[in-house]
Amino acid sequence: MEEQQVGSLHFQIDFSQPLYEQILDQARSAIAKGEIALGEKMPSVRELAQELRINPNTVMRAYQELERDGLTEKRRGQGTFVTSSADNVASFRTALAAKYIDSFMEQMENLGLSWEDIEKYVRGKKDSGTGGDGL
Amino acid sequence: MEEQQVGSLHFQIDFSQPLYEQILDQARSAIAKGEIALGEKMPSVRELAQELRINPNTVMRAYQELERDGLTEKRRGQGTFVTSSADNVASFRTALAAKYIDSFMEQMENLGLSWEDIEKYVRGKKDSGTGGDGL
DNA sequence: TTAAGTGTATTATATCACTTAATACACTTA
DNA sequence: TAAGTGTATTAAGTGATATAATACACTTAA
Repeated sequence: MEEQQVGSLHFQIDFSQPLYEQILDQARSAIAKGEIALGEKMPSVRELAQELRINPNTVMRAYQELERDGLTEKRRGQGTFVTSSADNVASFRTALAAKYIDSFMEQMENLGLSWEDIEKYVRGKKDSGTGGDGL
Repeated sequence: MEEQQVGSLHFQIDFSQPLYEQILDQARSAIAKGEIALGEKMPSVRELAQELRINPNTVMRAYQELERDGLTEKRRGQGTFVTSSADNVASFRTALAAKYIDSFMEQMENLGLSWEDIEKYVRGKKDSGTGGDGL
């Protein structure tokens, strides 16, 4: 329910998931969608922690994963910056998407649903209320 | 890595997720796909615990959720049985699938991927190696 | 040089989810 | 009566998560 704008970044934090995961996911999303530009400075660890009213260590954990993802670069004494490599962002996006899709397809398989079933449901939602049977 | 057949049920247990969740997911899947028939007796709490070499309390937790799902019925002194209501199974399946799909679509949205992007990727995997660019 | 702002590391503590263990009780069936 | 059911309780241990307090190395600007 907590809604916060910090610099170019927007966060919605709740208690449904670990805090560092929510920060990670939402920062990833902002970078992948270009809501924060290539090369742009991220909020500092301390600043983000203060704004979100959480511990700096928790922010650090998310930031370190962002760097492992190749989405940010850190410059000691200066701060954390979004990577200036569009390739990094693109390849991260495709890799994570592939992972999500594969995992999702396995879930559907476990429920005995085919790709056609899924398509039908999604199209039903897009044309909201035009008579999609919904699975 | 642990692979176990217990009655009509098949389990693969590892340590990537809580044990009770894995039992729950795999039992749900077996019921949804009809691998265990309507009305059929499930392994007893103690038996399943012994076969999987885990604590009965952990099995209990999964079994209680199965009952809340409407997928099983318990008869004191007799055991746990798959529901005999095909409607229960069907409605559970659609409800859970809808939940998974909505959650998945949100993930894709967060990565800035459209439904067409997803379709392209999935079709590429189905025609394995016929030149799908993959996102 | 100094001060303020960076990322980073360490140690300690607390809480919670998950799991195990041991035991006991109520019920059903043979 | 005995064995097999689901169920409940209490206790304990482990690991992930999060906080707190400090300290250090580096960069930049005053």
